[in-house]
Amino acid sequence: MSRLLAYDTETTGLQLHRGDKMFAWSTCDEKGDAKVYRLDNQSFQNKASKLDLAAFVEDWAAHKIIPIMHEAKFDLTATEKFLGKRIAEDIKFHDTYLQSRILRNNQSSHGLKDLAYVLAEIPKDDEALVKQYVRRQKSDFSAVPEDVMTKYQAGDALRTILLHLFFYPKIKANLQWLDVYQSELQTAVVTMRMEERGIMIDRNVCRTLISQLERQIEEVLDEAATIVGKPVSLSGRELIWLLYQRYNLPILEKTPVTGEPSTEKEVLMKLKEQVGAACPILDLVLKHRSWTHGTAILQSYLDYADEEGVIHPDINPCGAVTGRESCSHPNLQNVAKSRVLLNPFPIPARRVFRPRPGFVNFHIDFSGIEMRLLLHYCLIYSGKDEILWKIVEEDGDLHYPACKIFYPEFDTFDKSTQKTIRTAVKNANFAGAYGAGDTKIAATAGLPDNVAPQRIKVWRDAFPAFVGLSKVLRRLIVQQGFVETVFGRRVFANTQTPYIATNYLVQTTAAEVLKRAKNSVHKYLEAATNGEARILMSIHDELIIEYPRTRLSDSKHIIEELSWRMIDFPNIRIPLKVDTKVATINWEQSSPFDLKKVVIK
DNA sequence: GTGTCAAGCGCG
DNA sequence: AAAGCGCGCTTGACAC
Repeated sequence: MSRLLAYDTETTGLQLHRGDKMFAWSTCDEKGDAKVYRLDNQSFQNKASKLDLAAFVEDWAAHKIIPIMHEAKFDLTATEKFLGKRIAEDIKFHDTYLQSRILRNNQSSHGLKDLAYVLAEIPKDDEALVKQYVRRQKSDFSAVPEDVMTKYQAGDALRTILLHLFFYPKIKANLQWLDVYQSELQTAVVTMRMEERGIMIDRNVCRTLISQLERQIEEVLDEAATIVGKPVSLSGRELIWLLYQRYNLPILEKTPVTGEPSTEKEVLMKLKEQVGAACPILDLVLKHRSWTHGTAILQSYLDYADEEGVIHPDINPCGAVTGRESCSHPNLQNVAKSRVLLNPFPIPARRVFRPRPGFVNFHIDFSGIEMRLLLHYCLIYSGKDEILWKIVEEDGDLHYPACKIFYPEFDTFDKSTQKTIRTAVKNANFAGAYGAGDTKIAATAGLPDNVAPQRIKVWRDAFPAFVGLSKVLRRLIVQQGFVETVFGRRVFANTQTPYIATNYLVQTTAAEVLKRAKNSVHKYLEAATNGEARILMSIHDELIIEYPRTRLSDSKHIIEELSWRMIDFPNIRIPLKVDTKVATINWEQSSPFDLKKVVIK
């Protein structure tokens, strides 16, 4: 019989891949009996050694003890780093953070102390006390006196076991929720391995790019000074003055909170259209903004990289309300692309990321997954728009019919216009499905006022199920407070904003699909390549996989097997599809990877 | 100096 | 009546 025991680590900070270390741990059993151990200070009463910890962890592997953690990925990483060996794969464990995320996705906080306060009225004052010491000593938790720290540690372990006793029975009561929970636990372990491996940048490329941009920023500022007649910062308050007083441009939009005239990119682009060459300062502002932002981000990549140029990000496998993953330190889910529609001065930041020596990177993404999931849920809730399903069968473009409706002359446009229009219409399609009103749809699709109402009506009539889904889901939110994914996961939304339902449902389902795909791919790669090919990153609908060049002759087979596993979801009543690209030089230059003919230089 | 908020922007 | 959504990071402004 295994014993449940809350387990909480104390560390010098949160950046475990950049030097922070575990210095203590605490436990608490179901009776509330808490114990604390200090690794760093052997003069303390509750001292413990690395051997003690190792022996304790042996009991996990032997399944004598099942540790319960709040954000297990963190505690397990800290413990593994301290012991210098992997343990997560060998143990059973629980995670009260994930339990909370699953049971109430829209809870305002899933922090340990907040939950214990909300659910059990356990006061949070111990945190403030410890923080006082930390602040006074300008140091980390290891500087807090033993007695204070002991109380604090014991408190967290107690909170953790209480949360487990409260949450877990609710999860266990529903087989689908249990399955969702187990999937999340597995994802946490897979994610640990991704963070550990990290992703490599080419620091020389990065530095060169930064200095290039810095030179260009100088030039822009010089040019602006000449035009304006004095040095200007091209940002902040001075920018508002420059645009709306010095140049007296019309105020097209105001910021929502403070009501200042907006200087957003989209507004500047509109102003460009209106005044054109008469105001050369607009382009300078856009360049300046993009490039200063770009250099800052690129510099942060350099700062995060280790001695070998590898970045180990912090990935939260369930960081968003919708169950999506989030990524920080740095955020590798928003690395700028060099070619983006509607961005005149992009930063080619993806050039900086490279495959490790001896590897290529495969990028496998779900194609059109949001659209496909929308159609799946239409089938469940609002019916079947035959036109759209036919396109799915023929593997065509689901946004094409809307292009023809919003722009009847669509077919006669040239290629590049078609591309621009399609992007706009695609966004309008999503906006519409996700509950946007006619005004917003017209603006997104770029329709002039005189034709918009009529064409939007035609669009609504053409896809009754697609357009009608939002209404059904809204009603569900109002009636019961939640909607449910194909996996049985409940997605709660505020009844004041029921229109969020469609977006939440689709985004949550896509997140679950990706995480399950990730688990399955990880397992497969372990077995099929002995862990030589590995997942490096996941970005909402995409997996980045590094693959050893020595195994390239097998790659076609392996990627094909992977692809099948990624789309294997019998409960989803529409076929899913993945596209594969391969990058040999950097993230920017990836080319289609055709499973029929494989040639990699 | 440190922390917080708003604006803005990158990705999906 | 009207309503797309989710993140993290940087800058600039302001308060403590």
